[in-house]
Amino acid sequence: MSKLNQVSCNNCGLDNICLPRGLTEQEVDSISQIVKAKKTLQRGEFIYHEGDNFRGIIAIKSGSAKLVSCDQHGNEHILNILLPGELLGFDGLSDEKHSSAAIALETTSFCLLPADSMDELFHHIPSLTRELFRHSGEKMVEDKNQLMLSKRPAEERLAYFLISLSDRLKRRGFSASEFKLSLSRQEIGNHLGLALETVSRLLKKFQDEEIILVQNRFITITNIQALRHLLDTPDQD
Amino acid sequence: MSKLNQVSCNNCGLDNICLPRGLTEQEVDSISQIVKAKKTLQRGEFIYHEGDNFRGIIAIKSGSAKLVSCDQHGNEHILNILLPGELLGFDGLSDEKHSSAAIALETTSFCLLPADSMDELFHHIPSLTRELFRHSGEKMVEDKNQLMLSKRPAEERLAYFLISLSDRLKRRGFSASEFKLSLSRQEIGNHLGLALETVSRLLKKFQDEEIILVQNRFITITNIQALRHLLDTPDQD
DNA sequence: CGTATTATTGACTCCATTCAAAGATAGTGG
DNA sequence: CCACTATCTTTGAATGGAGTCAATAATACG
Repeated sequence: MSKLNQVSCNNCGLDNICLPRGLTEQEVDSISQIVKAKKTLQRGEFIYHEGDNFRGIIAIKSGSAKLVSCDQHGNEHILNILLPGELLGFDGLSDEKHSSAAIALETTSFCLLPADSMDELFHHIPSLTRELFRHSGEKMVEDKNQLMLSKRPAEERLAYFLISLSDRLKRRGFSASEFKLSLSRQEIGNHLGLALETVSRLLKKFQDEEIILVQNRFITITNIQALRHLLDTPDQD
Repeated sequence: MSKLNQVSCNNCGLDNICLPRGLTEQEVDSISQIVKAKKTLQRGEFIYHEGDNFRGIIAIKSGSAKLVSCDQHGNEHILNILLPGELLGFDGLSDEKHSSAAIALETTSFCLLPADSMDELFHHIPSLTRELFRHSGEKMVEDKNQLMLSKRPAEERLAYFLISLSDRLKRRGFSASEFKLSLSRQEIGNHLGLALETVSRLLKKFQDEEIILVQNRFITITNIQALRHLLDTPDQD
């Protein structure tokens, strides 16, 4: 292992964002020594494939990725989008095999907390265990929201998608109001369970309502309140 | 703590089904000493409420339960159904608060692995940690399937629902072909994102096609192959 | 036995998909 | 630098699957 590959969770810009939150400096050091150096991939390259052996928990350092899984009909589903500072790989925890693929959406670098060191880490840093469970639980809450969303009309799904991206980017220090989608309309539609035409029409609609500004894949949110309002208006029964 | 409340994971009929899978006898003993006695609830009673403090991981010993969460519009969503031997409570792992409620669907008894003993258990039984992560991962795989399913037509959703129940009941030693739904058409519809009328019509349709037999809430699967076939037929593109 | 809840069934409506065609954008090589 | 192609996006019109509304039927319950 060359020093070039060495990465430290201490001096990483994502400090306090991915794993180390709430751990002592000493504990973060132990993790730093175990976390594998970051790798960089280009758009379309696989972080792991469906069926791959679980190699550990992965943290996105820069770029973004999508989690993709095939159903029994052979259709691909984009389950999730991962942004900088976010963790993935939990889909391999249950049976040591990944049940979905992770694919870079743009030039993307990431770190790895190797699976074979996890048992030992759990032993030495009990609080890390809780921390990982916490992340695991957060993923489940996200899945829960996604699931509830899937029963809602198209407009809300897209609104939620944009707000979610905005919130998560903000948390990582990026602009909450301006960002580039690294997904095509096709991919957004796939993720939200909508036809690509519907995505296109709705983006247009939001723009006409002066909620957002669309320039190709660049989105500017001009009225986040209006966008949020779409999500908490009671249904008329 | 009276002896009446004492429960042992060793002599429990669910042995090797809920937590203990893959642990040594000694380790199971340690868990037995910590797992809190089972409680029994009647239909409609809450195992925990949305927003409750996380008290630990719960195992259903008998009966069944539903996980329910409210969205921002105030609509309830049935996220999941829990059968005997299955674990719940993972939705409280992330921030110590449950993000959904667990409600008994019939007379139901359950055990509790208390949260405050978890850190110590993790320390003493590292393999338990992996075991819990494994369960956690399984829940995520289920959520993933549910999410992919939500993009599929009504017929498939109901077919999957019936097959899932059948498979899970079989795994716990119950009949895979005959069972009683402890859910109303309304609840099934809510869970699957369908109108209750659609559920009713589809159950009728499956019965007309001689795939199942419906007598009120009792279901008999007469042609499980035909049911499974609905899930793995490629879409005609 | 009567009442309340739950389930079935039919008719109509609507949201989102599908089909289709034109327009925009990005990438490539001459 | 521009033409050329492939890919992606927009927009319109028609279709359809599932929802809603409404009325009746069956079941559970006190």
